[in-house]
Amino acid sequence: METAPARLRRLPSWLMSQAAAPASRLVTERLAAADARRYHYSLLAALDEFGPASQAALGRRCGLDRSDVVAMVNELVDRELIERTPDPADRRRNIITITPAGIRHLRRLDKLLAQIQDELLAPLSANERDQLVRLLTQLVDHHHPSKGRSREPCGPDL
Amino acid sequence: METAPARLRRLPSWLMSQAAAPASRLVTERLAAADARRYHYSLLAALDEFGPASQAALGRRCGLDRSDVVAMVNELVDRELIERTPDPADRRRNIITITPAGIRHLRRLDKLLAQIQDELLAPLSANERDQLVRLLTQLVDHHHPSKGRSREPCGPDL
DNA sequence: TCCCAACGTTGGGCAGGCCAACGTTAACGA
DNA sequence: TCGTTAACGTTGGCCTGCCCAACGTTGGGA
Repeated sequence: METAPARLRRLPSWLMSQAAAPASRLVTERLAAADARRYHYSLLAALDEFGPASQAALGRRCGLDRSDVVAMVNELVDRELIERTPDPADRRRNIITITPAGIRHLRRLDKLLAQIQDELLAPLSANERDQLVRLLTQLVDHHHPSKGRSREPCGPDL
Repeated sequence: METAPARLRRLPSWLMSQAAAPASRLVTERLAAADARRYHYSLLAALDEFGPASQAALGRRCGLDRSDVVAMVNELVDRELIERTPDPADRRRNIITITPAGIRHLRRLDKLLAQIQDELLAPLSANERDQLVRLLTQLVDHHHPSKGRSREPCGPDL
């Protein structure tokens, strides 16, 4: 059997990468099988939860660059899952709106992702899964907010 | 405040990516400041723990492709942290050996990485850190071994 | 003996993440 | 009122990590 060095196996940062990698691969390929990409779900979820938003706002929420938002929005517009319309109140912005088909697609992806989580967390009990989510949430909340330094106090969301 | 969609925040696979990303970035940049890369540590650790090995064996242990091992070994040879010598017993292979300088470098990186873990896990108590390591180890052990399908029964290690 | 497998190496592709630039448009201060 | 600053969407590009295909070399088993 080919075991990784014990030094690595004890290293939280290594464990996180090692655990995240297969998860990421599985999610990506299952979504691909459903003609979707990882960020499609993020964007649709953001639109469903917070309502129509500008591309920049979407990028901030989902943690991706403006330039990458453009590509994702293009793909979703092609699939008619969202609509992009210029904002009459602020002609710099586009207003992105989720379509009924987009909502249906989102629901489908919800179920798909739930299945995937079950596969990924197979070796863990229900309690352990909750613990894991709790611990990871603490880490994410601790690291994400500042990122570099404090942002604008409360940016105009749309 | 710009919060991510709750759907994502509940999703273990998303949390793992989100937690792994800052960890990965921090490790990478701190190692870069010490003139090292992520896999330098992996390879040096493997050599220190298991002794001299072929490049293929190193790749299997550390989970990287043969072709990428070549580049990493080149870098480490340039830094005189390892030595690459042809295996007289099997002329297809190279025997990679860690040098005294390599061992010293490894010890330095050990300390550096310990600091980094402390930063990354700052919001967690000692107990919580142990729990996290335990849970992640379960996940990694469950997913890594098979990967695609069972490999050779017990490959020649060197 | 012949065929298959493993080795090291080269080359390249693909996706994710990030940054720089540009023209447009709003908002704010002098 | 005008001029500066900043946000917006968009294009283009770079770099890294990860993976695969091919090749010539070498060893082991049928």
